Amino acid sequence: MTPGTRPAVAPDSRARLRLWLRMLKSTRQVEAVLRDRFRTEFGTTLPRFDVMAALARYEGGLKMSALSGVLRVSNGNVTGIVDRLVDEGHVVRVQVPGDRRASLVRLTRRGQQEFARQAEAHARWIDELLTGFAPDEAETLAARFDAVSAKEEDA
Amino acid sequence: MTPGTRPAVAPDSRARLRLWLRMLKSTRQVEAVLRDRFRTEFGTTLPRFDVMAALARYEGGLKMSALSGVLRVSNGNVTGIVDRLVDEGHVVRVQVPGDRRASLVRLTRRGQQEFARQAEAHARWIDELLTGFAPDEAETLAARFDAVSAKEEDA
DNA sequence: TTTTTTTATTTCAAGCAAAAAATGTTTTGG
DNA sequence: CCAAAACATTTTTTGCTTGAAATAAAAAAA
Repeated sequence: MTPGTRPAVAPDSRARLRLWLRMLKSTRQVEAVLRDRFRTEFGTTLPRFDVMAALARYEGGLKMSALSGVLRVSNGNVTGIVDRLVDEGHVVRVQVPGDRRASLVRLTRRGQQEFARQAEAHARWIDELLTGFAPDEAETLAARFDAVSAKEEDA
Repeated sequence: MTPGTRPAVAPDSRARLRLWLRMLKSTRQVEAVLRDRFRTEFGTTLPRFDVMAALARYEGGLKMSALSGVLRVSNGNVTGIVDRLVDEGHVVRVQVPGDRRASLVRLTRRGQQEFARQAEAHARWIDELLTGFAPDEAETLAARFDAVSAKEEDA
């Protein structure tokens, strides 16, 4: 693609590659701490928390396909996670009247209460782990990340 | 924990939480693209690439424990990944002379060549996915992320 | 109505991930 | 020397993840 004397990868790319490696490292570190705390403090996992968070935002419940759409994970993946949440009594599958294929997934009362506790802890943990960023810097940075997200929004 | 009229989570934490959600989203999006391209273009995976990248940096090879230390993944985890790389002929396990427990993992010649191709593509992909960040902005940002990493360095 | 297509979901296979237990091996302290 | 501790690695278990195939029901086309 880039022929001749110029190297295949432009020198500029080094900076972006460095940025990528750092943000990947940071993200993984934070995720590791979260995973550990969710496990020890609540006996749950990040994916289960994510599902409950999505359901908390949609009180009427979500269909499985909508759920995997919101979370941007594969269809078949959500099945297993929801199964476990059902076993735990945090979530129920409700048959959709007119459609025997679909079912709505909804938080139970217990699920709502449990999620509230977890969400509060989660916010505290993030605040602690990202103290390196001042609030206004965090705000600015958050906005800049849309530069990445927007690019792949359609994919 | 925080009683009375004040909310349990300080208002400042909202900015950090927002930042976390954005960077997590961005990171996952980029990872998803990388996963897909590694799969279709090279028939490999991100974890395998990570292992090969680590081995490329240490020409003398790495012991399993050193490898999992560098990559910061669990011990038992690396076993399976290296097994597959061995099957593919990209990596070999060399017995350490004085120690029948340990073995050095090293890239084969084929592994080195294959990694070079993959690394070049990887750098190009990152450069493409992060075009939203100007090179100097990327550099500044990368430095700021040490604020997170440094905090957990010891953990 | 019958066929075809689309939609909703689950199942399956392969692989990644952590934690914990198990298996050897080497080193160390009596 | 021998038991205990430390070390290197693998195995096991549980769960997440994707992509692809399989079911099944609903909607559209013929």
